[in-house]
Amino acid sequence: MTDQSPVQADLPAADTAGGAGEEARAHEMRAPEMQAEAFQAVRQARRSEVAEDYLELIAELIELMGEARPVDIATRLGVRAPTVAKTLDRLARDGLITRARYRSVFLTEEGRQIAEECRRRHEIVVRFLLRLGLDQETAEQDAEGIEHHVSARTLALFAEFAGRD
Amino acid sequence: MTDQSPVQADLPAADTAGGAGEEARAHEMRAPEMQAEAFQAVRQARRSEVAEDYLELIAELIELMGEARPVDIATRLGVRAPTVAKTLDRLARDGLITRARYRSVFLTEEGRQIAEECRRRHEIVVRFLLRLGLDQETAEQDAEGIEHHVSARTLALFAEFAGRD
DNA sequence: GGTAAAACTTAGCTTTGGCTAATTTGCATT
DNA sequence: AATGCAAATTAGCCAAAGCTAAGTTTTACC
Repeated sequence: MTDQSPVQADLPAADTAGGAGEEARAHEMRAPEMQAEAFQAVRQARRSEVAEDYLELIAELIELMGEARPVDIATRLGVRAPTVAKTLDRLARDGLITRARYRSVFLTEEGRQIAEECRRRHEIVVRFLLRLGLDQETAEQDAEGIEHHVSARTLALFAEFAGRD
Repeated sequence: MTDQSPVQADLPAADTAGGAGEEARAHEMRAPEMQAEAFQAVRQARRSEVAEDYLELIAELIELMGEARPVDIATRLGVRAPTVAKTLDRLARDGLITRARYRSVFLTEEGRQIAEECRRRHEIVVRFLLRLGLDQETAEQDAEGIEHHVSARTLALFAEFAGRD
């Protein structure tokens, strides 16, 4: 691969823009492999974000309302019914939920475990943000986006900071 | 819309699963509109994540290596060259970069501003995580995912906690 | 019990963001 | 100057996640 492929000084932008010491400056960049791994991990996480949102919400609906109906999932996610239908098909295909046509949705054991894990993370992140001084509304809001990108290590620190109770 | 559409007790899952008081329990859920807005905001943020990653990296490459070449972008993002090419086309279409065929990439004024904003956020998040006790490696890693989902309000608290210097 | 509304599904379109394979261009080195 | 290699592009594939419009099924209500 290219790796740290030599970027010489004879390139137009180099002399005009910076003016001095590209090679010396290059030291300040992270190692390309490290950076690539970080981005790959983020993309990995992105791929499960939607599924996690659905599973977490389905669990919540089942627990608090007795069942998870597509119409409620759609309302609470702010998407249209056909979008929900298609996503539920994928979740079923992946063995995370079970469903019968025109009926509400159930979690498989695997789906239940993921949902529980997500809920735990979500709550830690919310409590952490609240403890940091954020208002309830913004905390909930930001947690929804942040929770999918918090490593186990970071989550542990969040939990610790949020308070030992 | 459905809103808080009546979920009656004559549905199969309701009686068997929960057993008691769906309506009372429903109180514990967030308001559907609030929840929907939160998820919509997250989806909104998701749509700019990739663009922000590119712009931030392009700015970094230009500053530290004198220019931003597609091959380096690909290496550091951990994706293939054609993926970069297509994304750069989108960024150019959206007026965030300029480019000539077979040449390296430049930021427009708008792109530059977004990149700068992203970099600022990124650094705050990293410093915050480090201050929290995380190792450099994980901090960089998690920041890459978290930075796109931090509201202005939360960012301010992060900055405060990290300590302004 | 019939009927209308609500819920759900199906069909089909769009964009994004990834990939491989094959081609074209630019540069460096002989 | 020729040639080969690295970089970039193009073409074309795929899946995810959104949408509208139209059709089907269930439920609710009289």
